Amino acid sequence: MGRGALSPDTIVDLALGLIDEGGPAALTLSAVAGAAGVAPPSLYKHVRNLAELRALVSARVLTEIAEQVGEAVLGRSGDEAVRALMTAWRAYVRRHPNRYAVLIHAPEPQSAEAGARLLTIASAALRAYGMKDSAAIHAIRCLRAAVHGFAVLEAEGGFGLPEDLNESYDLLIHMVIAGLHASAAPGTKGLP
Amino acid sequence: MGRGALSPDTIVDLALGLIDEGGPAALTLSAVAGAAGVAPPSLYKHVRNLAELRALVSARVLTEIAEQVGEAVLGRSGDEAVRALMTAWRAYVRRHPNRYAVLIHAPEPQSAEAGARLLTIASAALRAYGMKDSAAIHAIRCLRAAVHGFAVLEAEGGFGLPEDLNESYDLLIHMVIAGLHASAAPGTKGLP
DNA sequence: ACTCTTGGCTAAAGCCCTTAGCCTCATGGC
DNA sequence: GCCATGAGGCTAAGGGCTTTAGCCAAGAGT
Repeated sequence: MGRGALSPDTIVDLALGLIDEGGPAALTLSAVAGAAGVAPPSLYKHVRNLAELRALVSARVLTEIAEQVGEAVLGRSGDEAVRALMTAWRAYVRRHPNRYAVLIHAPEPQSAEAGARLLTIASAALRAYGMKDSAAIHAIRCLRAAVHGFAVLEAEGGFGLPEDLNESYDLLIHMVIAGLHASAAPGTKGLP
Repeated sequence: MGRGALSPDTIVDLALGLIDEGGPAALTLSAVAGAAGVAPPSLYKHVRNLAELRALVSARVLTEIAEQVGEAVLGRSGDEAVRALMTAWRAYVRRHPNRYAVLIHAPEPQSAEAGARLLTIASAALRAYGMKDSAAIHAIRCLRAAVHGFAVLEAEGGFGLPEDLNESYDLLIHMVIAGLHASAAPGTKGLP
């Protein structure tokens, strides 16, 4: 890699590669430096420290999720939107299980934008249920909790039994949708 | 601490103390040794290595959760049991937020027993919905995903907005219960 | 052509885990 | 009562990681 070819962005690229094969523990500055063909201290010219690199990686992952989920939800509404959102989210996690384990949830500036974007997407998906303001926020939190919980458990191999996970997730999607209907503003349906 | 006062159990106790104040990153063999008044290598007489200590801690936390959840569910059934289960689970996580972050989900022998116990408890709680075999397993997975997702996000401070978290969790409980009814065997109610 | 910033380097300190090998006490059999 | 034995401590040491300090070269701009 020629001089000056290194940037925070390319460093995050390399970091994601290491995480994909080797899990979260494989993300070390030494390893990233090795992959970049550079001595470890050189990385400090581009990144403050390991914690910041983790935050940057986290932000990148969240951004990718937001992209894919946003694309999936585009043009749908109501139940269909919820299904698309949940399906796309899980699809990302299945494609990159290790990445999901490095996500940091504590509010950091780096990920704020991606988080806000996801919030917007989810809000749009739930609009058809006619919830307003805080009702929508509570509903989005529940949606997020369900998706996140399933994703974490699946990514970390927490489901031991042989039962088909797709069926379980289908059920979860149905449960969420049923729950949204049950708590939606009266007189609204999932598909207006 | 007198000679021979150290055992895997007391080491896990000390480890939990460190985690409670200081987060998951505070769990190091050096720190545990310091808390035990012992040189770090001495710990290896009781514990194979850091990975095993983590597994032991994880098993202990899971066992405590199983105890508290089991106690809460005792004597209830149907919707009430589900509500009690979810409430007790979250209560534990709120009491010890840092502990929840050290949980390992990959199947390890240490935690298998506690996991099986929790599965039994959940199965009993869902019995009133009249699901059998794999239907029950899928339902339990959804319940677990919802609880776990909310717990993780709350413990890690993932919910940024000021809206009341108790309300959100109430909604989640209602959503789960609604979903269980929607997917329950026909002709059954939450409270038989 | 000269300068100055940028981005690399080596050296080194400090923390952590882990292994190896020793020593000391308490216990149990004789 | 005595000694062997093993459990449970210890120090020493190695290797990996992060991070700081300080140096040096390459290249862009004037």
